Order: sequence, then C-alpha cells, then structure tokens
Amino acid sequence: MKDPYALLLEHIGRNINLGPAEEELVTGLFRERSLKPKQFLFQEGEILKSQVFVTSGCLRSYAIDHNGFEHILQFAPEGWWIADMQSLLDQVPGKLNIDAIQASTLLQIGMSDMERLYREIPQLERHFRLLLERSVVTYQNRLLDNLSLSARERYEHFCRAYPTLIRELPQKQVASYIGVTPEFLSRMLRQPASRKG
Amino acid sequence: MKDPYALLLEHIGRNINLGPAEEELVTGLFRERSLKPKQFLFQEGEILKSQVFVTSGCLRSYAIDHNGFEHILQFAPEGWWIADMQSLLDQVPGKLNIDAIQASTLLQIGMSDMERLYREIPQLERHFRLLLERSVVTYQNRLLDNLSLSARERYEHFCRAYPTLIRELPQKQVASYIGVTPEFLSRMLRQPASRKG
DNA sequence: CGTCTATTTGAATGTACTCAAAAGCGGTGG
DNA sequence: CCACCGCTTTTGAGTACATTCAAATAGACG
Repeated sequence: MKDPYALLLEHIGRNINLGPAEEELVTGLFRERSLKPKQFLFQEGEILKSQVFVTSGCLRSYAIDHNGFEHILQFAPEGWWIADMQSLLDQVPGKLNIDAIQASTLLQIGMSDMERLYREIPQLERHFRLLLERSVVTYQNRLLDNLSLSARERYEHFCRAYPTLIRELPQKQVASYIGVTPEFLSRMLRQPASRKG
Repeated sequence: MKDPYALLLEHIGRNINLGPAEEELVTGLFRERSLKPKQFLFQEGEILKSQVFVTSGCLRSYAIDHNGFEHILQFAPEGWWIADMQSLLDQVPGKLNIDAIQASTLLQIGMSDMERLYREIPQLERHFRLLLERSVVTYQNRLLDNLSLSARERYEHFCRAYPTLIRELPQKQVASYIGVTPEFLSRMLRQPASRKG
C-alpha cells in the first residue's frame, strides 16, 4: 500500500520541483480520508469546500437529469483530482454528485489552505495550469466524440481510454458515461460488431 | 475601434495586476494579425505554433468527422482565446480547423515567447490557471447538456449563452454547434415549441 | 436463501438522420 | 439592372439509431 502523501508529491513532481520545506508545507495541509463503496463525498445542492486528490480506489462524478437519469461526467481513479468545479470556484450549490465506486482513500484540502499554497508556492499555479490544459483537451475530445461518433464507436473509445476500469465497472456505468441507456448497451454488446473494415 | 493591446491587458488585468514593465514585456511579444471572413488561421494536419487572442470579429474551431460533417467546438468572439490545444501542447498534427466567421483581428504569440512570459511573469501562470478552470467548467456543462438534453433544449441553452452571436450566425453553424443536422434544426424552429410548462 | 440491483430480452415508439429536390438569398460580373 | 452562381434554408418521404416500458433472468451481497 503506497503512502498517499508520497503519491501526491510524485504527482506534483511530474510538473514542478519542490524543495523539502515546500513538500512539508503541502503534505501538512492535506487531510486523509477514506470512503466505502457507494459512499458520497458530495451531493447535489451542497457547496463544495475542498479540493480532492484520489490516492486509491475510484470515485465518480455525475449529474442527474430532469428524468432522473444519471450522466457520469468523470471517473477518478488513483492519481486523479475530482470536484464539482462550479460549486468549488463560485461557492454555489453544486449540480453534481460525487461518490466512491470502490473502497477509496483520498487527500483533501480546504480552499483557504489551497489559496495559501498558491501564495507560498507560486509554482503550484504552473502545476495546476498544466493539469487543467490536459483536462480541457480531454473534455474537448469527449465532446467531439459525442457529436460525431456512433454509440459503438464511443464504446470502443472508452475501452481504449480506460482499459483497466472497463473490467471493474458495471455496464450500467459505462452506458451512463458514453451516453446510452443500459438496455441499448446490452444489445449492442451482444450484436457482432459489423465488420466493414 | 479599441486598441488590441489594451484589450489584452484589460483581459489579463481581470485576474492579476501587472506593473508597467511587465505590461510592456507582454505587449512586446504579441503580433497583430487580421483575417478576412472564411480565412483559415489553422487547418487539420498542421502543427499549431502560437497562442491566439481574438481582439475583434469572431473565429471558430471545428472538427470534420469521417462522414465529412463539421462539428463546431468553439466560437471565439472578441476577448477570447482560441487554439487546437492538443496540437499546440504536444506539437502534433491537429485535428481541428480554425477560421474566421467575420472579418477579425487577433494577437498572436509563439510558444517560446509564451514560455518566456511564464518565466518572467510567474503571475501569468495564475491568470491562465483561472481561465482554464472556467474553460473546464464550460466544457463539462456543454457535455452534460449533450448527454441529457433534447435538441430543442440545447438550442435554447445556446440562445441564452450566446444572445449576440445567435443573431449573426447562419443556422447551419448553430446546428453544427449544438449537434444536429441543419435540416433538423430548420424543422425544429418552424415547429411551435410544445408548451407543457 | 432472500433481497436488491444489474443485465437481458421483447415489442412499440420517437427523435433525429438521410437523401433528394425545391426555394430563397446574396454577391458578382456582364 | 439583371442573370447567374454558390450556398443556405426549407420541405418531403423514408429510415435508422436509440429509447421507452415491461417483464424475465441472472448476479451479488448479507
């Protein structure tokens, strides 16, 4: 079992170099927490107060539409950040739900401590800028997939993007992520992929 | 007609405070450029070399799918940045096209100059971090709209999000942005919105 | 076991697409 | 000024991909 704090520092270390004092400052401000499967970290209507870094297991964020259907926005396995960013940034009631899909551990930091980190370690701005750039690219690609690909193609993309996750996830959640009903995904997987290649 | 450089500094000034020397450094590294309607800034397969800030008019970025259909990813009116981020960040051939939908002017900065700016004005990391946070939220919301809303609802959202643009854009481009065929959007607008509210 | 949820299957339906063609619109050049 | 061209919008008819609702089956967990 890896040390959560080591994981966080390693994650940050991919983008910037921190001195020992800085590393201590960072680790000193994050709190460990664990979640059981299906346990909520955050629910629609609440105001999110902290940044969350997943250190083991896997969380997900999703919205519930006006027909009661879940739409998964993000899976966050080990080494990923997850949040309702709108709620966090503007301190308004969130539209997302975030829960654990496996037993998970995470590191949490309150927004005022986070701001202190940005003040005392300006390099962290860079770290998160770089992360966010990747995040934007990812969402752009997913959006284009949804605009231009068939359900089957989106499923194939998903398998390639999350080769590990796909084995652990219930079909229902894959369906929710790629934007089809569970019934339709079930039929699709039974059907031989039309070989026109 | 506003000064493009003043517009850029005003834009940056919303997030951070620059001294006069810093402002000069910034403006010294951006080059002005103008585009006629339908003129390309960037085409699929090229490698994007510069960051682009729109100072008048409006650009768009879009991808072309394997059936030849355009899918608009972004409109960039005055005061917005636009890029094929994947191409820019990884220096790989891009999948997007970027062109002007009106006569437009913009400010451009090469990646090495941009890196110099980040080095000499670390605060800029913060500025772009904040921008990117908003960008992620926007793409997340658009993705959720595409996963959970009907074509009509997406159209209504679009009208609210871009009240000015909607008056200037050909229907075809709105259709491409919200993810329907132009034929379907045409029919939809002719149909009375079912009043069940 | 029994319960709860996920998956599968069936039949009917709907939303949005395809292809084809006509009509409208704007610009350009003779 | 009008004729023509290219592009957008509209209209029609047929179709497909995916959903809905209902019910049966299978799996997981305590």
